[in-house]
Amino acid sequence: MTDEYESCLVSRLSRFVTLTEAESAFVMEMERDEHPFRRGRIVVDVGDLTEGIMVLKTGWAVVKADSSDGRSQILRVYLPGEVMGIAELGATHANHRITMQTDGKVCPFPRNGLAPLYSDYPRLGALLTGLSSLDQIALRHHAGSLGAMDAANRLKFWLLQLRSRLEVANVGLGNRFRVPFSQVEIGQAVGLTSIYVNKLLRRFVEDGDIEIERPYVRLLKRHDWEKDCEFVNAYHTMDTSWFPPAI
Amino acid sequence: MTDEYESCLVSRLSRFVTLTEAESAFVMEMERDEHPFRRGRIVVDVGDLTEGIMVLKTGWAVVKADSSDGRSQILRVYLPGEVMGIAELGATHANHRITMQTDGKVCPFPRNGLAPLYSDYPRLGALLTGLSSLDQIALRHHAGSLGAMDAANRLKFWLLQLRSRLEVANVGLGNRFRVPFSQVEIGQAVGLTSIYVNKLLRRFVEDGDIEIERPYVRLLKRHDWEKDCEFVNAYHTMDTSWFPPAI
DNA sequence: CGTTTGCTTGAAGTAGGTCAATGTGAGTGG
DNA sequence: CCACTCACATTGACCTACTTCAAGCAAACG
Repeated sequence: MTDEYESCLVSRLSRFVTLTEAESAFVMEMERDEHPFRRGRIVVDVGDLTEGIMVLKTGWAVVKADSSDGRSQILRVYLPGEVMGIAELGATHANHRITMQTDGKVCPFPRNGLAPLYSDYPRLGALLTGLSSLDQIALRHHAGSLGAMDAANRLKFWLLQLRSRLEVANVGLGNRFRVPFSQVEIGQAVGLTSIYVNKLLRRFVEDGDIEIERPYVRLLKRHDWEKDCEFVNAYHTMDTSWFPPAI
Repeated sequence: MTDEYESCLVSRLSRFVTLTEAESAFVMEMERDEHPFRRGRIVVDVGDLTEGIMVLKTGWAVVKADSSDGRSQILRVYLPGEVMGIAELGATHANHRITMQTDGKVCPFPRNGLAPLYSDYPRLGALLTGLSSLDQIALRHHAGSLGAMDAANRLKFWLLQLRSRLEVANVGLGNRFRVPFSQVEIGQAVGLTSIYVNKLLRRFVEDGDIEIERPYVRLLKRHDWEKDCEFVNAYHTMDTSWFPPAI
């Protein structure tokens, strides 16, 4: 993560387009100070009114759905640098809960900044739609893995996709990365019991597919895995050719 | 569907905000003629360059993912009146395939209309982001059902959610509606084999939960079902309070 | 140092898949 | 009009991938 920008959102958006002076200035002016959150803290709760979007400056967060029988599920993982809360914009109140998975810092871009953003900086508006669209594609892949793969491939796919997304922020990331999730939580993300997650992980280790030094994982047979689950890396680029010109 | 608008997209967007003269005129000018498609026709293929967004004027369409072993999966169902192709905007080429599930008509809003849309009619841009955000919420619910429910509830949930979404377009829709899918296809949507889908459906019929007169289904115990799968209707409203003013 | 939280492992049960066969209505060509 | 096909629904017998239950351990944490 470069430090040349003061603003998290500017930094995030600059991955996709080169912001103009005016655009940067606007975003920086609207964006509020970063705000530290502890592991486990609820960032957006079910029923909350959406307060705008947020950039996760550091740390990891997750979107959870909890059902009345106490089970909870992880629907989405946010990595450092990603924009949270876009999915919540359209809903009158949040359907899901966003929780910090690790300690981290969040930079809010308030709700009342959105109107001028669309009005005065149309390209930024298009960028938000683009981000939402990428989110959607990722979610489709996730749903696809849940619906069509067996347990082993689901787990492989989930790890591969985490790695790929981490690589976007962290260019040159190898095959070793941090997975700050317990086996219970991994199970909640891939739709398995923690017990079976454990058995699969141990099998992967035995087969020499991965190495585990908690909380780090190294994928030793990444390319085999990518074939196993027909993994396509859909997380690195955005088509910006339909954007309006910058202001 | 009212016929007071000539434009599909105007009609769709008017569900959420009252368009101004200028907005309507712009959309109507950009939108190309409706285009008939036969059942089974591919509307967007994997690898296609996104050509803009489309309104499904009549008929049903689906988003499919097919894996190399010949299996295919249904990730999303588009109902008459819905906007297709928003998820594809951010990708440089389509990851999934959009196919007509029935005969129908599609109104394309070309790619080159998007830039002026964002530049000159910022509220419409926000509306697109809003639509994308609603799509995302629906998809999260779907992924949630795949990851956390057993087969019976997954099937129930899928039917409930179809009904709710049909009701948005078709106010006052009762508990009986058309489901233009074979049991194989239902299986592809809910992540089950057609055989098990059949067994579940027959059991539902036996238990007096539903009536089937192909291709129509009537939900006789809708409210029980909604409790069973903690169904929340997240498909009817959009929060538009963060939108910029209209032009 | 006791308690909690998470990992590990085994044994037993079951939801849902696979395989296989039969039935049925809607075309379609003669 | 019948015969043939084809796509789809139905049903049963069997199988297995995953869950549930249960118990023991290790590390972190007050």
